[in-house]
Amino acid sequence: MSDVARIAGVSPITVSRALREPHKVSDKLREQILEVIEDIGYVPNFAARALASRHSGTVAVLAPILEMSGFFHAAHGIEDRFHSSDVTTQFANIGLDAAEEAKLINLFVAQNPAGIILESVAEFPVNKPLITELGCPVVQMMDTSITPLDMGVGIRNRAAAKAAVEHLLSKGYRRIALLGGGKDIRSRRRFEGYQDALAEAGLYDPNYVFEASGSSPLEQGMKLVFDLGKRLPQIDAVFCHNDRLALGVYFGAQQIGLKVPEDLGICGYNGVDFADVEESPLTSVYVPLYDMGYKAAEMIMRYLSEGERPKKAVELPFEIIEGASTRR
Amino acid sequence: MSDVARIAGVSPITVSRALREPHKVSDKLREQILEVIEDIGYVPNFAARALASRHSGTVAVLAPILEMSGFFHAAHGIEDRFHSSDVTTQFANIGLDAAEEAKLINLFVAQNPAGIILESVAEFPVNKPLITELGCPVVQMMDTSITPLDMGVGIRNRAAAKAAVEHLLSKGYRRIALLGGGKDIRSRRRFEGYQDALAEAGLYDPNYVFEASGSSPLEQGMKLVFDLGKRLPQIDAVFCHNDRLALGVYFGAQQIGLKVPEDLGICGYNGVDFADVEESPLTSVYVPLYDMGYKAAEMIMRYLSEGERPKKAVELPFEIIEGASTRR
DNA sequence: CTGAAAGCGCTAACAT
DNA sequence: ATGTTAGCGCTTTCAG
Repeated sequence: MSDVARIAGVSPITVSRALREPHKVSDKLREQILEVIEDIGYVPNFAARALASRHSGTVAVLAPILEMSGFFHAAHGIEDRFHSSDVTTQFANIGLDAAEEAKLINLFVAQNPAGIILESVAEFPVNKPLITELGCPVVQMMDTSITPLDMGVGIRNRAAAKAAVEHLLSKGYRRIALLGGGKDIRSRRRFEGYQDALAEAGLYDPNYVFEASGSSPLEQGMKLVFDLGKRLPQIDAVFCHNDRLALGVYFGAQQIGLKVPEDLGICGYNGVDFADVEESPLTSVYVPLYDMGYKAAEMIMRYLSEGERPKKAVELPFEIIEGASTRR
Repeated sequence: MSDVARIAGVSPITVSRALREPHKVSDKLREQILEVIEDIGYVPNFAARALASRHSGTVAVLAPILEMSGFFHAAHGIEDRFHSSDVTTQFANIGLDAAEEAKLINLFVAQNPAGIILESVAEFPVNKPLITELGCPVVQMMDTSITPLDMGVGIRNRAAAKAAVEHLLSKGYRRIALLGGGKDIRSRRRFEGYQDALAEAGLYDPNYVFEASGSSPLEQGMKLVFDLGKRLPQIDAVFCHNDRLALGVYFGAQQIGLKVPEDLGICGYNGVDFADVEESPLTSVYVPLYDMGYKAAEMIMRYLSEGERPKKAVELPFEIIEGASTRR
């Protein structure tokens, strides 16, 4: 930076300002400086900037990135909102371990992020004190049934799951299995919604509840159908916790010659891949993940620029999208 | 850090060492210091550390993360290798735009990363000078037909695609369409492989080559089948550039009542999701993405610890996994 | 609108 | 094995 300053014939601080607060530098000087920067290929050192300014200008996104969940769509929303603003995003993967999560949050907090977007699996984060003591805005992408530590955006998974199962019921399915996963809050809410719908119809039976575990979701879905060979006559639909499980169920059914949707109805969850396909092959609960990400980023920006902080979690709508897998 | 030092009754540099080079501090002192750190919840400031040490200790992973490609598997490999080492990884999304890619690389390079792992789409990176001038190790995950800027790991997409099409030929399919995507090197190599196999069999026909574009891969795959309604009798198999396209083709076929694999054979690419499923529903070219990531990370570590730098790109094996979609 | 001085929190290099 | 000194590259604060 001092090189730039010397060549442009100004002081370093003016270069600094030309970069961060252009309006505080005269047009002439600014252009001159920018030209030199371009010429010599100067790039600011973020570490020095962060150290001097006491904030990193980075929004940390902590999410189960590597889980192949619908997170990508949320990530796209986040990136789109931040694009061409001056905050950068940094993604970090959190697993399913609350302790690891706390550690990671701790790490990021120490770097003075401009904000944190957290798609936490942990229901009662170990990190609550950490975050509440924190100055920066924190947005949780979550189930709106819980109270966010700071700000939150999400859907009501319980209601969504209930609606999905009610859709199956409306199609005449009666013995509806649940293929669930995870013990996190969202999974539990989905289970509750499933239970709600079936209990109301007087059809709830705990024997129909299956926990997916291990290996790939696709394989789990397939295995469920195989293992259920004997029981299958009694089961006529499966509500899956995500679309990949549903896909597995679909292929499993194909393989043992079970007709979808006639013999077996299948409903997935998230639905983002098929959402804009005209004739979706798979019925699914469409969750506005992109919007959730966009909104989360929006909330960070709002707080940063205007100090506004909605006190309640923002609830986004969900939608049941009927596809070929239940259209009978 | 000076607080910690004061309370522990040592100098700051000793605290610094206790953290980074434990063996250089006596056991007694180290324990004492660690205890104080725990007590007061001290967390090091990475910006200061990076500034003082002139390196960030972070490996930047630049890849089309948001493209829903097989990148996750590679990311897992990377994380697994770096896990419990002292380097942290930072993921950044690069799009399909070479100029943007150059900008991003520029940005990261300025932060003195410990290394860079690059899954570049650009064939002749704008950033070549940038990287070659760079001190840190750079690993490209790539097609091994091109020469890496520094180090490289990948597969031969041309050979893999050829093998896949030969598999289709061996199954008696004769009018094999290509559903491709992208103009990047890997896509082009796959096209060449497709061409190789069919040309050898005297069956190559450019009319069978289709470019997927826009919207979601699943939808593109489905649309291909619909649009081909008239031509379909002439086409008896589709080789797809990735598994999602293949899935779309599969569902499209289902919807118009075309039998897979009898009437239409389908082969995908990447195959990671189905690879460990006993009875895979989809024939696919299995690409060892996890291993590629792991190996890339390994190469970075090796260079960092021992200065070793293989001069040639490391080639990993691929495998054609036969699934139900071509088993006839 | 521009600049001078001071210092962000840590580590490299050089002592001891 | 531990400490001292200097300074990483930038931004804050205060002056003009």
